Amino acid sequence: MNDQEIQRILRAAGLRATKPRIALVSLFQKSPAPLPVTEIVETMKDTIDMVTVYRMIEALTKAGILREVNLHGDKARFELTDTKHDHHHIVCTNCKRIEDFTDDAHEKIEQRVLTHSKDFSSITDHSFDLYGLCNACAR
Amino acid sequence: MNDQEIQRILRAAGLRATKPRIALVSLFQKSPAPLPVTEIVETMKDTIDMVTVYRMIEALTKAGILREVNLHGDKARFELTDTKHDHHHIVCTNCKRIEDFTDDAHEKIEQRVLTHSKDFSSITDHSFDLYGLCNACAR
DNA sequence: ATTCCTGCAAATACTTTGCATCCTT
DNA sequence: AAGGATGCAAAGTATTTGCAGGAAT
Repeated sequence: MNDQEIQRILRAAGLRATKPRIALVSLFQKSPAPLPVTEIVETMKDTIDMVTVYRMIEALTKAGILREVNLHGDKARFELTDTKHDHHHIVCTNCKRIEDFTDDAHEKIEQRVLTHSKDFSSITDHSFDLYGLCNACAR
Repeated sequence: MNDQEIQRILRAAGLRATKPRIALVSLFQKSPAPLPVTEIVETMKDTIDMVTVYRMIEALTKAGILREVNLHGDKARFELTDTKHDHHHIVCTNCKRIEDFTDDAHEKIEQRVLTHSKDFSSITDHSFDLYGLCNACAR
């Protein structure tokens, strides 16, 4: 995805395509794993103010361009919503490496929950993450 | 569960059964939803130091008595591990109410992930949470 | 031109660390 | 008695708010 495309995405979401925002989306595209705010701040601190990073993330998350990922013992992380289709994470509890996996079985679970719940009638998002030891750490 | 039982649980985990810890476990038992640290601190601040709350939560989580729950747009929350068997949460994105649901289909997913992954060979924990609008907020 | 965004300064809130004392075992 | 646990003080991080100036539409 080039800057032109990023601009389109931002504008389509009703947001202005500013330089900091384009840089932020660009950064997310390069990252294989979801990023914590502090890491983004660290990476961009020479060109973009910390406060702006917080506000951009809030705005882009609200707009659906970013997605929050919460992992145990960790600050909130964010990733691009549309990078891969509906993926989840498996995290090594030792070295903290994060990998993706896909599985659509959770949709059936959501159906079932909706059917059984008397208090909820719509599901808009979900999180599904696994924790374990990667092969390197298991040795 | 009474204080006697809580004492047993703490000691079984190799921890001393102190008054603050018993009070903490007691508090969790009374709570229908996972609690954020700040809320615990607020509730106990007249009798227990803030620092102690942080340290207790760390110790009890490490011991497996508590379990971390991370929800979108929220600080880390904690709940008793053994209150209910393997439950998950459904969160109203508007009013933030949290309800539980159970479903063991995720176990099959875990099996499948293990079979397919070349980097992971064990899974020790998982998180699975849904977000939506509760009936009251959907109106 | 208008409205949205950004940067800076500062305030708040959250979390951790060190050490002396207390309490459980 | 010994070692773990707590409380207090203080430091270290993370996050939010207000406002003036700047940039995108």
